[in-house]
Amino acid sequence: MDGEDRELFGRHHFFQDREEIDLSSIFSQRPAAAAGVSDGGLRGLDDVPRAALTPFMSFDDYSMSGSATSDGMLGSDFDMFGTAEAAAVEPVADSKINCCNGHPTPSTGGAASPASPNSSVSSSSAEVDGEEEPAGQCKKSKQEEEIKEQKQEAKAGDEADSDKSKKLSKPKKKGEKRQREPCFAFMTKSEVDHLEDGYRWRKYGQKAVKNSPFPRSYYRCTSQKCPVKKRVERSCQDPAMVITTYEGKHTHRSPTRTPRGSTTIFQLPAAASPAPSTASFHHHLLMQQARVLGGMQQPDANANAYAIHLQSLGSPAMQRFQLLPDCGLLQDLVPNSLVHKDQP
DNA sequence: CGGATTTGACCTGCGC
DNA sequence: GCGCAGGTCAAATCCG
Repeated sequence: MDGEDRELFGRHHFFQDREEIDLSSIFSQRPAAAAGVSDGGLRGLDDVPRAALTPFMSFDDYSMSGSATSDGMLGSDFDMFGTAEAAAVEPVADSKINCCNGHPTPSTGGAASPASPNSSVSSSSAEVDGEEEPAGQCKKSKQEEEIKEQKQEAKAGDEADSDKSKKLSKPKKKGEKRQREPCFAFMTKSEVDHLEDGYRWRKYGQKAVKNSPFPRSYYRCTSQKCPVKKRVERSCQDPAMVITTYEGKHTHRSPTRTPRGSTTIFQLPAAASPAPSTASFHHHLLMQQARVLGGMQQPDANANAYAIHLQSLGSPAMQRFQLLPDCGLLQDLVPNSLVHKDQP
């Protein structure tokens, strides 16, 4: 792999001077590089193994699993800007995140290249439709979400209760497993824990994580009635890596502006229908990706061409991937060759 | 002053 | 049943 490859695969220096990083682009980099963009040209994107594109599939799965608002979710949650040096994003199976003992293992694919965590890019969605979800955490999340809904219902239906009883009551029926919303986790190389993604988040908790020196932070979307939450923690194996787990779907279409004037990084076109298509989202997302690949200021020819090509991938072709079973594991999504691309 | 963050307490689920 | 760990709540505090 040559130097350019490294850059495109998100070497630290590749992003460090950028103020804004598009997470969507980062997600896309692995397949992009696999497609040969990284070595200076659009080397046969069509030859990209389908598996290499499955990170997109993950997005699709995620978005398609949601309601009409899913585009909004993706459009921003996976559009990451920031102060962050999002040099690398490793979406990982949520259930595999557990630091130190569950750091994305080679078997989970995303971290199939542990030798180069800083530059590897991987992604996976974990459990989208509730079928055969990979493991505990997502299922757990769903269950908790269900509980929460039940709590809210109970609260709405019994306002006479004291606040204490509201909080402490057990709405869950015995033996009834609470469920969580679909969740999506990824790893990002970043100096800041909380990556700007266009939505407004309120931190509602922080917990020390067992076997990890780094705490885990809990954020909720500040939009009213929006159930989306995210957890942010650092990998104890590689403190430079931030593990972000999104849970739930935004119930509002447009990302809100961040309180301190940061830019809305992804905004669906005003003309978008109430339920903009996933393909539309992909188009936007991929264009942003291409922008990053080609340089934010001056997209070069490669990036432009790449964008065009990605567009082609991003609509009907991409839709096909949604139909693929969500294995949720990176090794199934990204060939090892990709994982190792950025290694010297 | 309003919104965001911090932080300790509390709850839940799970394994033993 | 108990203890542990993860997740959530909400009062206190901070900050623009």
